[in-house]
Amino acid sequence: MTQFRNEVFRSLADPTRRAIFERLCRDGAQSVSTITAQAAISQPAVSKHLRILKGSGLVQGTIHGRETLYRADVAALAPLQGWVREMTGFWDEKFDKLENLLKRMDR
Amino acid sequence: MTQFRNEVFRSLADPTRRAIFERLCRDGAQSVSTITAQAAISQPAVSKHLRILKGSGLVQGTIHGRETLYRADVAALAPLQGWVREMTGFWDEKFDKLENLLKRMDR
DNA sequence: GACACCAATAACCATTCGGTTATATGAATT
DNA sequence: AATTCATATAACCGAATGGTTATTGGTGTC
Repeated sequence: MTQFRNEVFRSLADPTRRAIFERLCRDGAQSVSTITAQAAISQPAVSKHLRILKGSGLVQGTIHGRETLYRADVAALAPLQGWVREMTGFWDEKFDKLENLLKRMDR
Repeated sequence: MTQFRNEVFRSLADPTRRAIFERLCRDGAQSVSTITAQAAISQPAVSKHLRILKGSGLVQGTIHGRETLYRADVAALAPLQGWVREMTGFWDEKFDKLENLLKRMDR
């Protein structure tokens, strides 16, 4: 699970990849050609990005006849969200410690 | 604000940089040499990473005498968190639509 | 004032990355 | 069966990335 975390971060680092993922989130499943039509890059480039997104679990594709439909899997964002919570958690913890210290100084 | 989003994602894509940020979140402000001591890379490499983290607002440094203390700024994670919420929001929205459709079909 | 220490920058290098074009594979269409 | 369409893969290329060592610029210390 924590192994995927790195893949997720890496996948989302590229704006083009984020744009593809966003679109799949917003508009639901789409074929490669449909995605390519709005991406301003070539079809092979899109396929490459999809492969990477798939590798991190952010996207999954199902074959329908001669076209493949890709859909976003928002559950794959969990490691990222978890990490953010962890980081802010550390911060709150420190804040609590400070508060505690101030209380003790008060007495 | 949405300009920083890309920088934040890019910054956090590198595991070394995430590790540095994590440490600063967990243990509070630290000097460059202290960070370097635990990073398994050279001091200039650490300085480079800190520069990038600073560029995305994730970190800020204050000079104390001859050493510079860097601290994490968890508030800079907001764009990231916001984006995640937006994405999951799209998903919920679709779910609502489906629910709505089912309701209408029910009558 | 000479010297050691801390951090930043410069110059360089190997690897990775994001893109391209060309090609292969397989499913629909005719 | 031949052809066209949809996607994936291969081979390649320039730019960006993450690291290194060497050096510089300040700030304490002796």
